[in-house]
Amino acid sequence: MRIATWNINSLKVRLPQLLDWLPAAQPDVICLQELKLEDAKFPRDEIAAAGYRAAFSGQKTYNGVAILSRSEPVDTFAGIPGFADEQKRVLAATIDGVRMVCLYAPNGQAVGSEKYEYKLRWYAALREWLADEMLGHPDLAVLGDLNVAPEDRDVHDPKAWEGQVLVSEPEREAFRSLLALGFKDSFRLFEQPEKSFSWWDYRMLAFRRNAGLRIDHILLSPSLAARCTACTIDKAPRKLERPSDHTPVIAELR
DNA sequence: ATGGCTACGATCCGTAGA
Repeated sequence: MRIATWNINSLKVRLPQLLDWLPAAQPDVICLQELKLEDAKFPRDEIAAAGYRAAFSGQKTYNGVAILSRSEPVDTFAGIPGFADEQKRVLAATIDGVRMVCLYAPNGQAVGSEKYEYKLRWYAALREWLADEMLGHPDLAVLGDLNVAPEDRDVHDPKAWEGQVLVSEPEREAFRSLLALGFKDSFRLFEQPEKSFSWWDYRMLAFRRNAGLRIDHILLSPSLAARCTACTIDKAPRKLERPSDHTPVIAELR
């Protein structure tokens, strides 16, 4: 089973790239973030024609998440139970017996800002929910734009980024609190190239300079981690004309 | 140098992303 995550930064703009990527990458499941469109505008026909079912939770302009899958997604649920939130950032579905949680974590804007506090509250609620979810679903995968670079090696210039949003210690602690539930960062289960990133700023020729961060992740419960044979970042879509600033992350489960 | 791109919805600039 091949599972993937990709923040596509507007499904409307990136739909042609997605439709090219699906047959090339052949994922069984792909979690998408930043759809930036309401559910009525979700391109259900194009996705179906590509051979994928879809569950989605969209909103106009901002946020929005979807799970595309070869098999029918069941028991879909949007949001974090008990955490009232207008922002569509969370979607869960079970596919072929594996519970998938698609996440678009808040950006946090700046350390100490209101949005930063919201991000930490969101993570606290997420942790509580995932702890519960893991009890009922031993085969649990969390995929998405988590908006945290967990370690210095996930940052192109750790000195420049020290203490900044996406990298700050409270955010990293929030990320580690998920690992403390038993999740593995699938990317780090394997030998990886130095300076592997999943996001590059549109500005400053950041991609060409590989000035990026690794903030898109696939976390696997212990039973799934034991089945994982590879995790890779697919940089190809970032090289296209008019790319998303994020690029897909893919994990293989036997 | 705190900028620099990009998407969006409202204009011809502001908000947000990361």
